[in-house]
Amino acid sequence: MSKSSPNQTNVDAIVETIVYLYTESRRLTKGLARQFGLTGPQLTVIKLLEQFGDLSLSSLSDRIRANNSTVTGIIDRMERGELVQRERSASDRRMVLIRLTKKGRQLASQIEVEPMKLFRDALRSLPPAELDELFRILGRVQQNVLLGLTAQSGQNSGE
Amino acid sequence: MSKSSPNQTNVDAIVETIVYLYTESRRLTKGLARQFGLTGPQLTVIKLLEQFGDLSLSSLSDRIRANNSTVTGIIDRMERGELVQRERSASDRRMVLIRLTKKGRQLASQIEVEPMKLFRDALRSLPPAELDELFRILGRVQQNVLLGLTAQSGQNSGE
DNA sequence: GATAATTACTTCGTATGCGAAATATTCGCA
DNA sequence: TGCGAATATTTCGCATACGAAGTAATTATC
Repeated sequence: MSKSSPNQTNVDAIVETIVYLYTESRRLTKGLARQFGLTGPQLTVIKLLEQFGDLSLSSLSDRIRANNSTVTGIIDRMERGELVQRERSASDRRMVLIRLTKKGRQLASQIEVEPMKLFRDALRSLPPAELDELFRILGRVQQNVLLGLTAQSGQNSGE
Repeated sequence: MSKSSPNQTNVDAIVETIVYLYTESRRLTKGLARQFGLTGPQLTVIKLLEQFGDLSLSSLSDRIRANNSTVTGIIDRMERGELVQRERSASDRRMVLIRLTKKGRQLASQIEVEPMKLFRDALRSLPPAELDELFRILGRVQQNVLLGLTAQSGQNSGE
């Protein structure tokens, strides 16, 4: 157990905070969506469709970072609730375009809540300098992840 | 409605990055757990039990930030798989203590993977100064969130 | 221009994940 | 003591969420 370096403590706390922010934000969005008879993902979908117009199922999956099979289910239920409708693309008949119904569009325009609102609000209340700093550092973290972290054999200050 | 300010761009990017890191980390953990016949949450549970010893169901829920009803299901399946066992607490017979079985303990000792490993590795590769900075700023973000939450529960949000 | 490979989506089985209601136990308090 | 409030867990119904396998349509390859 040589996990007790100060760095490790920071890492633990940061991960803890991120998990907290993510799960809490989602929980809040879900609660707000519920006031309109929607679920969290459903709210996200109608806001995306409102913003970008008709989208294919897979581009929708990409944007909400979920599998096609997951989104198929979400759209099924939304179609049943008459929030959206499916339409085969004429140019490529494999594709299904998802379109807001009148009811869906009206609901979307009625709700101002953005996904992860809790988190966004907290970020906006930071001083601009810190926001920049956070943006810079997190970009770096993501870069490290993308680089495959196979370079981890060289790093390590703790163990 | 100041959606096009430079700050907004930062906020969007930060949220995007956090969501990416969170979901990707979880996906990776899940994949690693699968190599041992476990799911992501199951891996988290046996590692927690290994570290802290027997835990009540609700303290387990707190630690993994899930509802009791969710954890009940997870423990059900783990019990079926003989990874853990339930035992009523003698001091308070409402409580159920979750305990690793021999099989569960052996599996836990065999797996070195920590939850959110991808994320942790990326953090550890940051310069210590940036790690500190990140820790500080995120703490502030969380503080803001907590303030927002209590402010919200104190009043009926205008709708 | 037929066939293999690819792409877009759906279906199925299983595992979270949540909230509301039910049950069992303990605590608070008159 | 007794009884209502609080606490710990389970059960239920529903909505994600994923991966594997299946189907339909398009593209690539010869």
